[in-house]
Amino acid sequence: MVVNPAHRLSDMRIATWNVNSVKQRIDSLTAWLAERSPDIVCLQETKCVDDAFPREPIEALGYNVAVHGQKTFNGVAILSRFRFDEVTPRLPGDAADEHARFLEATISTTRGVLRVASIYLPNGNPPDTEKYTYKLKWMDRLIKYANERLDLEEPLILAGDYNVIPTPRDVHDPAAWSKDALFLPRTREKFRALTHLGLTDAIRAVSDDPGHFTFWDYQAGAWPKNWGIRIDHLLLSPQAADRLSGAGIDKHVRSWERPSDHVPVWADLAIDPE
DNA sequence: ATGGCCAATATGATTGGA
Repeated sequence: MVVNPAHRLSDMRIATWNVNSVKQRIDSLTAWLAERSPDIVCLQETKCVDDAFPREPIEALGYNVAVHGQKTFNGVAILSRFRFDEVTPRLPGDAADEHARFLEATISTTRGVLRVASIYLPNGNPPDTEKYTYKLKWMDRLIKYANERLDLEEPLILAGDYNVIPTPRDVHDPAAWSKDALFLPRTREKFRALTHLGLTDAIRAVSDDPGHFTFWDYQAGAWPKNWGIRIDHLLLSPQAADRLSGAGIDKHVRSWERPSDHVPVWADLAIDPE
């Protein structure tokens, strides 16, 4: 899906992609970076410690790399053609939470300042366990964080794998997902509480159509059957949404060799040079 | 929704993912 084919040179392109192991996906990642040419990229499920992150092939393409990983699971990163100003790991609100699921960066550019967060929101399945409790608490922390950041009235992008299917239009078969942690009413209610703070879902700002998916399960032939869901989102503060000029989902990447089960999502912001 | 997957781990079975 490409909503704005006329990409302006002055636009800033920001993307998010759950790569499901950055070491397994490094060749696909560099190929996609060359193809889509994003300025800023939020990655999730990097699944490696910081020392093992394959920085060199990414830096060779002109990106700065900020990482917050851990052994085996989770892990987030931000790639940027612009220099990082501040880089801060961990979502506030629970000092005991050791999961590497959040990384915030501020980026000073000749076009202004942007604040970006790479988010890997907990899956929460099965819903009758502490995993779902953790998900809901994590969402409460994210709402509090977003509320505080929105007070700054800056261009802010919260990009990542939210593990939330916002509406029935975002899933091939709503009934099949009705008892899943990604689509339960309490999950969707908390996501609405987040967006209702004043955040704009970039894809929904450019299209109301059903069938815009970002994830297809590896199992049961979900990809060839197009049994997908939309769970990777770019949420924009008003100051960022005012400048939204286009957004899209790089669905074709799912058909590449040894793909991630998620595909990249991107948005263009018309931020003019100073 | 599931017959069918994928990634990491001192691995050959288990856990987590969605």
